[in-house]
Amino acid sequence: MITSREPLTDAQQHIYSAIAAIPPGRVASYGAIAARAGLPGRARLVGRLLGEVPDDVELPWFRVLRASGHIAMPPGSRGFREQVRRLKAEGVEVVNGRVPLSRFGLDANIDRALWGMPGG
DNA sequence: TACTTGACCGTAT
DNA sequence: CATACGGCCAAGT
Repeated sequence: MITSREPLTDAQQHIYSAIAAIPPGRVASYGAIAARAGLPGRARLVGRLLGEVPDDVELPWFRVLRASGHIAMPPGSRGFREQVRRLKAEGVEVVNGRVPLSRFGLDANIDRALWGMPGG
């Protein structure tokens, strides 16, 4: 369990803020988070940082997925199961470790998800 | 210093 | 759907 903390760089603080800003019931990709943090093209930095977030730091890390909608961690791993559990807990649909970004992505139209309208 | 890794991404085939 | 490729770059060897 990670408990130690190093001073956060500006980039890290921006990334944390971008992740914290994802509304419950929504998800965002690593790339999208990087862009929103003012670091376009640096998705890997987001992933690397999330892998080092201390367990005692409150952050909706589970709302961050790959651009494909897939959960980034190895299927079946502890983190994977935890992520699925938390996402479902707030109403996000997860099928085979994947979330339909067309309905739950930051820019998705929630009404379509609630009403199940065709075209999505 | 040089090389490898990795919770990634977009495009091409 | 899968594989390949170049881009990204902080950390670890």
